[in-house]
Amino acid sequence: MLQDSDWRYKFFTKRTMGTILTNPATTIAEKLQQKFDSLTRAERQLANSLLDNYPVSGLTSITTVAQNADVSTPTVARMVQKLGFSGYPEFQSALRGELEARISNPIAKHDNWATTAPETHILNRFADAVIENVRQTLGQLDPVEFDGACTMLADKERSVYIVGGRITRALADYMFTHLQVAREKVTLIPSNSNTWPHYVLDMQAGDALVVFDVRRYEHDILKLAELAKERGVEIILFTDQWSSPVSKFATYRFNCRIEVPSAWDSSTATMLIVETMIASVQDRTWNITSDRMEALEKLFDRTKLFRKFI
Amino acid sequence: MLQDSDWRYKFFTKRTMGTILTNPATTIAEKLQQKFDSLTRAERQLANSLLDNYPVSGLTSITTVAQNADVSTPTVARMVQKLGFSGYPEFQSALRGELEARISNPIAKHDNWATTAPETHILNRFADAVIENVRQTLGQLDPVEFDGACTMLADKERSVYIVGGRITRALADYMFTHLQVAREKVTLIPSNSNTWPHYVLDMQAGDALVVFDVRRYEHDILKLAELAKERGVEIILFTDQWSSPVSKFATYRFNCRIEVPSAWDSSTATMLIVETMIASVQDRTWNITSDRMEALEKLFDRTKLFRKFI
DNA sequence: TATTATCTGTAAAATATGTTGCAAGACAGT
DNA sequence: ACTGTCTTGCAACATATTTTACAGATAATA
Repeated sequence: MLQDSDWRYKFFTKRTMGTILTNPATTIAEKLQQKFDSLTRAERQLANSLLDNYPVSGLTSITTVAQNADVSTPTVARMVQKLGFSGYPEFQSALRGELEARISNPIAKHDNWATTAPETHILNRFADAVIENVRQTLGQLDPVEFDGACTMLADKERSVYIVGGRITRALADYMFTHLQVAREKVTLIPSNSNTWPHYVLDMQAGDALVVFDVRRYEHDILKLAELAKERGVEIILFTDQWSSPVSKFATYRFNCRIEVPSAWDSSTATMLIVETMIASVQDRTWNITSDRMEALEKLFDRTKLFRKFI
Repeated sequence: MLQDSDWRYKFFTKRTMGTILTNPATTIAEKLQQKFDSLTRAERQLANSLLDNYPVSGLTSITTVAQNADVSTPTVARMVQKLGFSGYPEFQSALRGELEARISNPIAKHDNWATTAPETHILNRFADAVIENVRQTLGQLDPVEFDGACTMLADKERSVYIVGGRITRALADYMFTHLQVAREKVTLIPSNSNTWPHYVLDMQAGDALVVFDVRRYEHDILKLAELAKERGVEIILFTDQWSSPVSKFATYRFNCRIEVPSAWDSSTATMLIVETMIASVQDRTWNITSDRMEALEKLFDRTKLFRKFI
């Protein structure tokens, strides 16, 4: 029966626990608790002080830490060495590392996106970068501003104009296509800036102008924004983290992160914000939008442009 | 003496800043975002670096912070003073204070994308859906196929044609704009299908046709794909999870998830794949692409289309 | 284009921080 | 009580950090 081997069981258990407890102390807090028994009086005082409000309390200078724990500075220096760090700076750096891991979004350290591809495959590296862009963009985005812009775009009294630059033209086009379904009085300003004055001519005070401008910021777009602003047009700006100069004319500004491992910039995070904004506008104008969608369906049927498959 | 006007200057400065500050900046992150416009180039760089991995990145020495942001140490010292702190140590102490509040707060709000918006805000719901789309899309994507398509698009012997539908036209446009920089012989087929036969006429066996087709699948695009296929053109298809009928002519097919909480479909996941593909193609054609980019820069300079700000 | 104002990095000074040697103090075992 | 060992803080030293002064660079303006 088990009785006989019982002592062995306990023995091995102890051994096992011993190895667990001596080796893989992942966090400094664990290390402190583990070594607590072997610590001296002053060191225990210090350890308690550190664990209290961990890990922030350890992020001040060694002097301050010592004062908070009511021990001398050398005691701190000696104890962190006991913990296996070369010195206080290294200890602190480890603390920061822990904190970072704890703070950062769990999505960010998703295993692999393309599960059958290696971690270093561009699919995974690119996806990582884009998700990080999304995280940062949304983290910095003010929901009140966002809602404000949506309300403005949902206001059927205002005409809406949309303009993009060399790269962002595609985003402008995309937004236009969807907003056009949601409401009337939406105009896509073409990329040829020669014709822009004609569009400005039609703009009324209170109209909305959606501007896409990321680096390299385009001079003509700045001029257009200025002219529009002078006519009392409200400007909604989509730009990058460095902010287009159009900012100074903008009522609402959205900074989207665009950095990816490539020679140019990513529009995916911006696209996400644009899509969310379209969705939100459609929600607000739903009584109108649903009618328009239905009418659109009928038009499609009559032009036979689309056919239902499957 | 300057003293008199100095006082006024400060007073008005304060007033002006006061209006900006009406929504009180509680955190340093908010302060940074609020003051972003009044910051200089190096300071913006620094602000971005600080917001990146906020607030942990600000808990190192001023030297390290400067290095991470690629600015000089004094720039950091000056900016924290601009933010209203007496010096770097005070700034850091404020950061620690925030962190403490955030850490000790039992409500972990790291789950939300837009941290200041409620979970049910469309920003969070939409982001959740899109990230899930990305996850699923990449999970199902075959890296070998992906690499195959990239190699094909990087082959400078082949001409590349790109075509999109009503909604996906923007994606086609986007891909075209970038591929055109990377290599020659890239053509965007316009959305008006009347002109399509002319394009088919030019297609040679071995050329590549990138087709975007998501629901509602478009009849004309299917026809175009069929004609192209008959001429020996290789087709790369971007479609949704239900697959466009173009599949049967396609050499490579990429199914992208498109479902979001709205009346229409999201293109963000598709955009991500497209961008990754462009990045990969550029990698493969880098010796050519870098030359083209340089030439393009020079052309920009000569046309004065873009101006460098700040 | 020249001029002015502003920005930004280098370098050095001022200050704070971290480390180590040393002696006084605490404590356990004889 | 004595002895030896271990612990602890003081103080000096070495090092790193923060600040300040200055000059070159850059952008804005006329």
